[in-house]
Amino acid sequence: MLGAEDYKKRRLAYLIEKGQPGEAVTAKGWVRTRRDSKEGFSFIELNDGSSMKNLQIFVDKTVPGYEDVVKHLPVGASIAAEGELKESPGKGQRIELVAKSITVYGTADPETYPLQKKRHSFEFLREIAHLRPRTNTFGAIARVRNAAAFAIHSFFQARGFMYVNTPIITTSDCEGAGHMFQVTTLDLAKLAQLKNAKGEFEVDYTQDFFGKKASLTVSGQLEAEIFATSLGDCYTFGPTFRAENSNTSRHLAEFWMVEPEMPFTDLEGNMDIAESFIKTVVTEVMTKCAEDLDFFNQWVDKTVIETLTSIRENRFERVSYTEAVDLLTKSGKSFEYPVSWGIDLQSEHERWLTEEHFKKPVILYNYPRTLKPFYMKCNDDGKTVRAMDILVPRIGEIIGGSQREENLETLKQRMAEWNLPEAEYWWYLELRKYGTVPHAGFGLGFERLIQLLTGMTNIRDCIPFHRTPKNAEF
RNA sequence: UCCCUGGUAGCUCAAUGGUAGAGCGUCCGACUGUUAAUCGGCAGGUUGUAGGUUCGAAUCCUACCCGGGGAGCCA
Repeated sequence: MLGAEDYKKRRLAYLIEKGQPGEAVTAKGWVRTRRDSKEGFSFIELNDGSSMKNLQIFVDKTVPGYEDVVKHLPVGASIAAEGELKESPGKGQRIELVAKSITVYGTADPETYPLQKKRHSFEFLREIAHLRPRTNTFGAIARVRNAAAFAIHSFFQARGFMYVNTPIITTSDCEGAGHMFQVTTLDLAKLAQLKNAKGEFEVDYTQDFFGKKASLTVSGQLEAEIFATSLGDCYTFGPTFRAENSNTSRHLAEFWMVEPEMPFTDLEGNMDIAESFIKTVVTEVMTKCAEDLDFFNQWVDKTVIETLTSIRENRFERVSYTEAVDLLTKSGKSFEYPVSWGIDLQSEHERWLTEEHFKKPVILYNYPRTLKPFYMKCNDDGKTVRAMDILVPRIGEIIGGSQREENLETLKQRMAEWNLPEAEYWWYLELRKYGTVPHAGFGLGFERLIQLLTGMTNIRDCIPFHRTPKNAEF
């Protein structure tokens, strides 16, 4: 049985960082490139995804199969190289593996293998999402995504938050966050026929799997509130589904969302934890994925590291919606959509605030109540709710949250304003009826965080397999 | 969903109504303790799909499909 360290030692990252000259090792991975010498030796760059760096394998003609196999190893072939680590006489790497034998697991026909040892466009790679993790960029994105996910759990676990799994399938019809994907076992072809035959047709959901209309969740918040008001600080981290026909570089139909929910916490406390949350995750990823970030900074976005450093080190600007409207109207800037109190801020307004005016993340709070969902706590002014959005340069809204309305009567009143049926939310209302407490929480779009961390401009490249309108390949 | 823009060789792109080209990659050869190596050569295309206009269409028109940028919706 292998111990934890033994597993790490099998990876090329370990050999490249910690391998010592003289060690006998076997390296396994995929060929990134091969360079031959007429003198009778070849260099193979081997990568197994554990690191940005490749391990250089030195193979000379005495290795069995050199002429027939090694000299024809194509990009993408999977091999094991057994031999001894030596200090590298060449530039660019500390050590290399001098091979005694090469085992080929699988070759990759260069006539048809789509990956070449040159840069490909992200759009092209998106069409071969089953192979793109083998590239530098997508390997790095995967490592950053992994490190960020781990950092998120660490952040909350270190603070005593409980990880809660909220349901993926929900029957509360109107969570208020956009169109939902319907889940059904009813035979749609039959339903369509019935409708044709009778003209008018109403679906009888009592015949459906759950006995009522069901959908994929658009948010775990309402359920997270149940746990927050019984077990204390908690968070969800799971998939979320929105059936909006959004075709942008910032939207996915299936994405991952982090939603902490905290009892005995007000809007201030919510902003405090959200800010330290982002800073901690950014710091953690900068530490653990330094090499990957250097790569992004060089090839993807020359300002990524600067941006992340600035996020880590500066206090987020906290501005009320009213103040923001004031700043925008006094900016002298002519916006396509004019600004006035009560309007929803447009992308151009958000960008002006984060990219031009403050040049750092901005927390906007106390929005007009007409703009925000029913569950957000009303301020005493009667006009605003205790909402807060965190906007970051380039991406826009990365976090949306609020203090929740804990007063039963006010909440009912708000639901009436939105024409929401109380019966559908009976359990949500009972949280206010029995032992209600002030509480707050927020939602973070995980892929938008990955965009921020990597500098990747399209969110479709920040999730292994993207689901967007007209696309559910792989 | 709306606006703009694009779809030509394996990849990235040229060719604005008149014989479809280049670079990179592949393959072959030369050269080198090499570094996305370098140099030479060969091969490689029913121009997204379906119609239309024209003597002639990659090029103009229509519809559709798909990509990119922006907007809305939001995370």
